[in-house]
Amino acid sequence: MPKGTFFNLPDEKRERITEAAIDEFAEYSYEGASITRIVDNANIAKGSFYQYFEDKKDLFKHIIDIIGEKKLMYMTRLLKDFEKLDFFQAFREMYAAGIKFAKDNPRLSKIGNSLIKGADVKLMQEVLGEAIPKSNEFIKGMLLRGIQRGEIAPEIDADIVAYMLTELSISISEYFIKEMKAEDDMEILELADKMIFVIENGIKKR
Amino acid sequence: MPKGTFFNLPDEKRERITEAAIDEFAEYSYEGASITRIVDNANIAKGSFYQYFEDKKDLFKHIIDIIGEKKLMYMTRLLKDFEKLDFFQAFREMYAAGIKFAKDNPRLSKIGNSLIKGADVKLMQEVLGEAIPKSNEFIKGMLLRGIQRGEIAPEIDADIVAYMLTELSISISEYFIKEMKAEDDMEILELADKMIFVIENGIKKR
DNA sequence: CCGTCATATGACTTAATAGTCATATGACGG
DNA sequence: CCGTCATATGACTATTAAGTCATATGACGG
Repeated sequence: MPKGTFFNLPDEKRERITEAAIDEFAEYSYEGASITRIVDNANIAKGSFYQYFEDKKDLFKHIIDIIGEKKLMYMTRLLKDFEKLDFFQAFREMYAAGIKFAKDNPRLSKIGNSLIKGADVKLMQEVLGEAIPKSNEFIKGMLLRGIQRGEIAPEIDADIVAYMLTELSISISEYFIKEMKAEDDMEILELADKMIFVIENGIKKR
Repeated sequence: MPKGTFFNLPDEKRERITEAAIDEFAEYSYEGASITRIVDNANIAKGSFYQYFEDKKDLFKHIIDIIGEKKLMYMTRLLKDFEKLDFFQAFREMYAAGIKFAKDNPRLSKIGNSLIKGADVKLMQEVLGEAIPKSNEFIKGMLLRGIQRGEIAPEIDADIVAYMLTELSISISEYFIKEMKAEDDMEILELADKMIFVIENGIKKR
């Protein structure tokens, strides 16, 4: 967690620092990010940085927290009437929300993805804590509920499929960031639908 | 490409260097890898390294070449009677070969995956060249052939599905490296079959 | 036995990094 | 107007990195 001084800062300055950090981590990932470049771009002194943060990891965790909060905002609306939807509707909504997040926040999305996909498993666990296992469990729960409701073929392996769905949700936002030039939502939602079409046929009960 | 001197080296020394480099890149990825550690572990002088290689990237490309050659060996046997197999058989064989490669060569697999998943797209293109697009085209070709043969539902989007299959093949070898303790082939092939089950239902013609 | 030439060496240079610290500033209460 | 205290600063340290280079070695042909 950042030190108290960081939160005492005038909003403008705090945001300048946050922006510079997001730029840096999005471009260079955690390892490659340079504190010196961040303070230069934020126009603060090196020493000031260490008045606000313990160290590089402290800053990074803070940025990851911001990402988590923002992503949650995209999901909460959806979580309210989650019970009403069948699995495939809910799943489509989840993907759509994830895609919208990636579209609106490409830098944040990039930081998150490169953390998850990165080689440094230790860093990931330290920074994300239980978020990944939890989200996997959540999807698995969705699948099991779908099976109980008779929407999903009971012979699937819920663990494997949950893993596949997580991986594909990451790759879809990556695909978006890499390929799409952010012109319109339509194209990317079509893309998601095409993926979901395959998944749906793959796991639905007949 | 390494300099001539590298290939003039006695086999034992050349292998010592190669091994040290593989260890290093597997543990730290390209960015984090240290030439100093490599030369220390290989027991050669820093200066000698630069008699053999232009620079760090030159070494890395060489290691990637080795990976490519080795992976090709796992695939060639299979490529011979590729025409005889239907799509799902061929696909299963491909996954199985990929898994076997990852099992036999976890360090090489790790290097390859972290390159592909890494943030540095420029590096990837420079080092892998056309390998990724080509492999994507190859899978797409398989899919289109499957459609012509009436094995695969014609309404799928071959581009998207090819992309999904590539992503999943990477995540399966990652899953293997992370989760499995390399005890037996069986478990991981079962895992692959469970994935393929979903994909097969997802895209086969009814 | 000598001279040559490919190879081997590690101290060195340059540049970048994260993090520190003595000092300066400036706002605000008394 | 002064003293205090949180904050601001950038030169500095210490470490590590990639890459260089003058010099040493040693094998081999004449």
